[in-house]
Parts: sequence; C-alpha cells; structure tokens
Amino acid sequence: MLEKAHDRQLDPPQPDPVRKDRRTLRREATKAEILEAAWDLVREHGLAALALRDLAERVGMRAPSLYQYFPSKHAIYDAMFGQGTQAALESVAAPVDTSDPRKALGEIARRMFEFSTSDPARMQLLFQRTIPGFEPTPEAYAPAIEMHAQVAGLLVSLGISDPDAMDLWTALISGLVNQQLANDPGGDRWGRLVDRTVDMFLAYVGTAPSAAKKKGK
Amino acid sequence: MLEKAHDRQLDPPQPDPVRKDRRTLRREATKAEILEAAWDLVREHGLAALALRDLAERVGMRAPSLYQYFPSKHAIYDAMFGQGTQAALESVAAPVDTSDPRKALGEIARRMFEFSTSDPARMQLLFQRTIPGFEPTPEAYAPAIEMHAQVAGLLVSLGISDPDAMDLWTALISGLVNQQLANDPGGDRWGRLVDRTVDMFLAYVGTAPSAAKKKGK
DNA sequence: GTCTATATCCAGATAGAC
DNA sequence: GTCTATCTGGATATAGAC
Repeated sequence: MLEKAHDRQLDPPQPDPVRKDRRTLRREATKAEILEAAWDLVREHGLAALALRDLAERVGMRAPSLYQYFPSKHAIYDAMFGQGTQAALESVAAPVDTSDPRKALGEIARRMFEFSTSDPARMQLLFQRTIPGFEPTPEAYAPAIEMHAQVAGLLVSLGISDPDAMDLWTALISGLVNQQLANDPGGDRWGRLVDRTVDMFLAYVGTAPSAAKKKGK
Repeated sequence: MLEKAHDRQLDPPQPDPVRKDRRTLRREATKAEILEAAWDLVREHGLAALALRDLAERVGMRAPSLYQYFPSKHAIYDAMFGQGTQAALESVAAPVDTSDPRKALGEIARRMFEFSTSDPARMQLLFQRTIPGFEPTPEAYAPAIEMHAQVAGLLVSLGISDPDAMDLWTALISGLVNQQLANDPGGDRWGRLVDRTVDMFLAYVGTAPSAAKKKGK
C-alpha cells in the first residue's frame, strides 16, 4: 500500500458525522435523485425491466456516469431495498390513535396492506425474491427486522407471545396482499377482508390458551 | 392462399382425434421432452433465467430448432403454465379418503400447500406474474378455473357459500405458501401451521351466520 | 427437420479522453 | 465528474443450406 498515512493523521477528524461538506451533500442529493427515478421506472415497467440506460436518461446522464454513484446495478437495488424497508418500518411505527391493542392491531394490518398493495414493484422487491442473484445487505434489511419486532411487541401486549402466532399473522397479511395484487390489482376485493381477517386471527389466538395448541384429528 | 383445397377434401377425415400418426406422436414426444428440460432448468436457475440456448442444449438441439416446436419463448412458458394448472387441478381433484367435509378441506389445504411449496419455480409461474409481457392463454388457464370451482363446491358442502369466504380461503393458503418460500425455503415453519389455519378458518366462517358479516368497530 | 450463420437488439460494465 | 467509445456477453428470432 502506498497510502500516505501521515496525510490522514494531519487531516482534522470529522467533528460531526452529520455535518457534511457541500460536495458530499451534492453527491447524496444526486444519489437520491437517481433512486427516485429508479422507483418511477420500476413502477412503470416492472422491477425486472429496470435498465441503467433508461435510468441515466431520466436523470440527464449517460449510463456510465451512474457508476460514480453506485458500483453496480445490484447496489441500486440494494439502496432501493433499504428505502423500502425503512418506509415499511415508518408505516408500522407511526403513532396509533387508540389505546385498544385490538384496534391498534387492525390499524397496523390496514397500514401494511395499504403499504404493500399501493406499490406492487416495491412489494415485489421487498417480499418476493425475483431478481436473479440479488441479496439485500444486512444494512438494507435491518429496518425489516425492527418492524418485525415492533409487531411482535404489539402481539405481546395482547397476551400473544407464541412465535407461531406471529408467523400466522405475517402469513395472513401476506396472503391478502398477494391475492389482491395477483387477482384484482387496483381493486378492493381482498382489501375489504382485512378487518375480518384480524377478527378471525384474534378470535383464534386470543381465546385459545395457546396458538400452539395441537388440534386432535 | 394457394392451398389446394381439393387435397384436403380427398384426404380421409380423422376417424378419431386421439389416433395420431407416427409423425405427430414423435413431434409431441419431442415437445414433451423440451418442456421437461425446461422445468429442470427453471428449477435449477430460476424462472426468469430460462434461456433458449441452454434449453436446446439440454435436448441435444441448437436454439433455432426449438422454433419447430414452439413459436416463441412465451409459448413455452404458456405450455408450462398449462401443465402447471393441470397438475394443480389433479392434485385437488384426487379422491379424498374421508367423508367428513372438514377433514376433506384440511386435506385439500395440505395438498395445495405441498403442491406449491414443492416447486417454487412452478409456483412463481402460476401464482405470481414476474415474467414481463407473459399472459397465459385461456386454454392454459382453464384448469385453474376448474380447480377453483371444485374448492368452492367443497366449501358449499360445508354450508359456506359466501364468495368472500372463498377469497379468504385462497388468501390463507397463498399466505402460508408465500411465507414458507420467502422466509424458510425447504423448511416447515409455515407448513406446520396449515392444519391450525384450517381450524381457524372453519371456526370463523363456520360458526358465524355469514362470513360477510360486518363487524362493528 | 435440423443445422450453420447471422440479424438485430439489448444488457452491464470498463477505459480513457476531456 | 461526465463524456464517448468500446468490451463482453447475452438474448430472441430469422434465412437459407443440407
């Protein structure tokens, strides 16, 4: 390595990680602009149809210039993945206007359904794995883990601590979303069922001593 | 058109649509062989990664020769789609070893779950729409409609005729399958929940006067 | 009926001028 | 920092020889 270590030591340390110079700010603004254009494109033409040429054109560049901001196409997908999980977390974590945990759970269900169905391309990126070779980085995935924990906490406040119940819950929401997008995109055929599905879930895991009970055949 | 119509009239009519000459049989055998190789490839590399070069190589051809059997890549997907819906229908329609409709419904649920999770590529082809521009033909889709009708009939035999209940049912199975494949491929984390999910469903739509009841908030 | 050869088009990514 | 030009490799599909 020919790196001049003494130069680094002479440089003043970053006084505040939030404080950034104009060049960094400009760069991050451009990155955000690129990602915004990428979202537009995948919403228009589908997630898999994202092409760097088109993306560059949208932001007034040529394709090679994108590599100054993202090292690869997968890196762009990863940044989008991170934005998606962050948005999902914020959607779930926003204050709920009720003190009734049951109503709160219904509100969370509606939010997740709305979040997922309102942007099929985002839903496909986050919850299905259809891009060959793409795996999100742990950093991009982290908000999804936090969101999962928050919902689990809400279930606990309802007296439901069984991990199976949490798995059942995610399956219910996922199923409604999938059917809505696959069979009635833009409609409300499964959206109308969200509240009743929550009732069904609570009736089953709430009244039973444990959701993990084994039913005799 | 320069077609010689009198030749057709002189030809003896097909005495039996099932009876085929050797040439037709050979051709259909080759088509079946191509589709079998296509299934192998999508299971190995993913649905979207199917390449005609690879497919031709698997059956000992060059890529252009495939066009003697299928007019396009989408036609191959369509034939696979038809095979998939046919297999799904057969899975559901096979005799059930019980006279108890409730147990029969559980058996159907397990079959559908097993059918879907045992072949993720097939599940992706049939129940998600990730191939840009591909729409199945009505012929390929027909068995799926028949399967839907059979399940609806089973629900009716349980006294459940509400269309909403059928939609809820499909969402439940779809959700369990999706979570299993997305978060625990090859495992049993959601498969274990199938029977309990059926119980939950029956407890909700079976005991209630109507699944379409509107719950007060 | 299968082949070689090719047309046409597209992709992601890199090198190096300016 | 952005560009032009290019590399490398892929795709689907077609033309025409054999």
